[in-house]
Amino acid sequence: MRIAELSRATGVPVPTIKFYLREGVLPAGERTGRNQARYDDGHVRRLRLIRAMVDLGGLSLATVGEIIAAVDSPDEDRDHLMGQVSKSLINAPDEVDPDAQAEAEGVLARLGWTDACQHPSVRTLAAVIAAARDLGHDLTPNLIEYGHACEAVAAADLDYVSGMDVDRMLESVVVGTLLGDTALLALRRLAQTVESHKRYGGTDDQPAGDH
Amino acid sequence: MRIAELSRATGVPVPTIKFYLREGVLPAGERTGRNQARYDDGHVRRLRLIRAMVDLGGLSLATVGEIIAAVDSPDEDRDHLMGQVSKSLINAPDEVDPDAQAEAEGVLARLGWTDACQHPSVRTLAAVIAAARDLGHDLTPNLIEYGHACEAVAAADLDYVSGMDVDRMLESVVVGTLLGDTALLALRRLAQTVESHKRYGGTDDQPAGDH
DNA sequence: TACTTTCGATAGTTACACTATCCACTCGGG
DNA sequence: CCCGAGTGGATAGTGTAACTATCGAAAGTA
Repeated sequence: MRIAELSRATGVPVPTIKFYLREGVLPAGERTGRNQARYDDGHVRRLRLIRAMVDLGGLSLATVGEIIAAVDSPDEDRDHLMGQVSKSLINAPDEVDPDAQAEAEGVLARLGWTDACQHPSVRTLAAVIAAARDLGHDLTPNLIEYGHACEAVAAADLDYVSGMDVDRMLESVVVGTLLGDTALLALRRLAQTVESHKRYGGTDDQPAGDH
Repeated sequence: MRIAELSRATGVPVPTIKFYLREGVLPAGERTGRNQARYDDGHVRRLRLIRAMVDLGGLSLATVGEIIAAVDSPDEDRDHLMGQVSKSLINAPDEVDPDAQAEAEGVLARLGWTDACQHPSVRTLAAVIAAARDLGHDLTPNLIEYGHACEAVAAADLDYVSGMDVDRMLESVVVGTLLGDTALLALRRLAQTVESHKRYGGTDDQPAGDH
């Protein structure tokens, strides 16, 4: 297919597709002449993936590029790719308050996650703890609760990609992580609403507080 | 305190504080003269809250402004504020594919969350389902699992703000929702790592795939 | 009084994600 | 073979967001 058809199939304007080609997030088509190229289903899928990452995941094109590069490198195994995606998606700070870091590691210890202390997400957790502390809050008990909930989430995530052939798995990790994040937060909001109604007996969208 | 001290106490540069004042996300100080104003602890807290929202939550200043306005309006009760924060934080699309919307509502039905169908997050969920479908994936079984996990998360969230006086609760909802989101995603990454090591026996940060 | 700080206004900067315009070339129907 | 629409590649421009810099008059501080 030519670029106009690729545009039609995905809803992405032609100039934007050209821009993505320039930026390298979309691979070039197969050249058929000095100024002609052909695109295929792979380009359609890739373009949809890019739009999902940008629109739903809120990622920058630079981040998208990193992930694309990880997906395209042929020798990566599941864990390495998953790690790459994690790092690209979490935006972990370079350094954090040592006290908060220690408290984050304490949370991991109480969860029994001793082999995760090197992960960059621990710094994100520490940054959260530090920010909460500066604001006069203590979220630690909640974090333990969250951690237990995430064990079930992670089990579902791993089930989803297990027994999948490699080509499909690579994309699944990205889709599962990225769309999963968005879905998880949406479900948290919904669960809060439901739980709030359950506790405070709201029958409308404007229920009363405690009474 | 004067603006320089406010800057020192929070680490935010003076020109940025002025910018926030101009944008209205930080309330003006108490005027003491034609070109003098005094700031207090409330400004320090507010400024920290803004930075937490921007840096950790990745929110735009426009979104921060909406949330600030909700927090500052005196007559809001817990549920209304929580709803406001939810709406500001979820970035729900205005319209989604009807099939996906129906599937999202089906997920809610299977979770027993029948009173949450009006929430904007349902559209986000539908957008995720639609994007996954276009990419050839079916995340629905995972979403059910995520939903059950979120019930525990939401219970912890509601516990956290219950029995809190109103002034403190307003900020707690923001902090709990926003920092909670960040923490939840970080913990998901960590749980994935732990679960992966458990299943595939990784002893390093580069464990083997299935064998 | 001399020096620093502040307020408020205006303008400039940087980064990002497109978007528009050219131009030379080529495909595809007549 | 011709011609108009489409194409690849290059360059430049647009709009938004979040700061950042500078300035002048006034106020605090030594």
